[in-house]
Amino acid sequence: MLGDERGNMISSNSDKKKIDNIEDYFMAKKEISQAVIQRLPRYYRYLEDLMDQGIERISSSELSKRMKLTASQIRQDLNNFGGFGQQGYGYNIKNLHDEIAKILNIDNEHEMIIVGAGHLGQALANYTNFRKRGFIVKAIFDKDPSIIGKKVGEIEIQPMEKLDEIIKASNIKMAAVCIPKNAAVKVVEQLINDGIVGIWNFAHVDLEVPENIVIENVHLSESLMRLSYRMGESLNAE
Amino acid sequence: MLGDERGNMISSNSDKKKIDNIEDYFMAKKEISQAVIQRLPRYYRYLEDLMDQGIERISSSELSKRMKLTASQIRQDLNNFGGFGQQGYGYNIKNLHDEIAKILNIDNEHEMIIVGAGHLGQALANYTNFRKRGFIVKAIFDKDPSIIGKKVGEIEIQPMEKLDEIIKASNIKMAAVCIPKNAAVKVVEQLINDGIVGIWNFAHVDLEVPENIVIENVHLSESLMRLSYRMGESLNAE
DNA sequence: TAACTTTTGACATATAATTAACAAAACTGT
DNA sequence: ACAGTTTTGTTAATTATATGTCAAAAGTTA
Repeated sequence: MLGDERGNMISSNSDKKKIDNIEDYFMAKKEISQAVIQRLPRYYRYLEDLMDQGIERISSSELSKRMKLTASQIRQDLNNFGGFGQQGYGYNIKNLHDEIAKILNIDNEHEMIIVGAGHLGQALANYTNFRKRGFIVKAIFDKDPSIIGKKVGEIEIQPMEKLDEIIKASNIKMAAVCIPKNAAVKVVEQLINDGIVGIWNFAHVDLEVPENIVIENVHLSESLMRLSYRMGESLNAE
Repeated sequence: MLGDERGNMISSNSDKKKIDNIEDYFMAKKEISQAVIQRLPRYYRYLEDLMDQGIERISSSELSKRMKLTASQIRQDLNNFGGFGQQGYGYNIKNLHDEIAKILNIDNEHEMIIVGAGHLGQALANYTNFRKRGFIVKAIFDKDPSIIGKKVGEIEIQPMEKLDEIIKASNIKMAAVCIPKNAAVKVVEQLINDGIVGIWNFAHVDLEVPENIVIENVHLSESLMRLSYRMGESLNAE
């Protein structure tokens, strides 16, 4: 029968692919394509929704209908990281959810800072969903003296002068950058010197960083232009 | 000699590819790949920067170095839409910039509304860069009575009850949705009924819409998870 | 103006991503 | 326990995307 043992059964049913710890993924050096990484968080979101609905298991084919993907793609994507499913049964949702959390590195907490306490910086600081995923905003910085000391949620806006000190005194590895592009270039250099490894960049610029630094860009105005393009396309297609 | 005539020369030097108006792109039915659409706004941004620097012309090879793409890819991407370059010369930056603006459908103004006046909605309403691209926020809505009537920049927060009325009385075709996912599903239905064609969706849900409706998703928490994934990958790769 | 250089646009090739197919494993119902 | 069903993980085929190549066009220089 199926039950609590499910997780164990899955992890032991495929010797070649057995994964004892997360580092094995990377040891194997099997390059994961950008397209797969792009989809991973979406799987996570769907699995979370399924859990909330109290559903216990799902087949790749059923999931493919909901996500508007092919079942084949789902199976291939997941098999990049291990054999999480079981023939004749499908995937245990809770188990797969937890596995993807490990893969995404969100099975533990991440402290982060926000540089720029404009509207966007404040919006991020207040985003309760992030906390739910384990991302904890430890500090928010701005250069504008008129807002320094004000509170955003539970944290106080700090002057830029305190940036180095606060990062170095902590174990913070992640920073969201919400300042204009010219300022961003210099601040990012500073962040990297202070030990920041991952940068969530909202500035309209492609940052040049060393190889070991990770940048995730959110170019909102580019997103808006894509919407505009598709609207034009759609209107002209009639 | 090169000069003001450049634009004319370019548009007349390739009969087969000559494009008299924007609808020809779509008439031709030549399917543009998602990958190209993804890159288009980035080209636009780089061209804008080049213009600001006072540079007049650029070759695909020089642009490829700056953008970290191959020259071949740039030429192929652009040739989806027309022959904007000239042998031995390259691309005229101002001309190409304007052409891409037409392609992206940002050569004219777009009125838009924002649904949800939380931190994110307000951040978008205050984003001066959008106005620069021709996107004009005409109204912002919220259901919270305590903030209705307050001003965000120059516009007043309206109650949700006014949504239908305001959209229908205008020519607004675009809406940014910045409300929780459950509310979003219903509101989007309403927006579509009111005549909205393009939806910039910030809610953590994949919206089901008719074929002629365009959705551009900005799933911030997915973006953050991708950052987290890559940081884990980077740390484990040493 | 003629020789030489640059650079595009088009096409051909190579690489990557997606989809299809199917044997083997595990489940289900009797 | 057995027959039939489901569904995975894997490999093969297909499709899509990116890169390399080159003739022809236009620029540049002497």
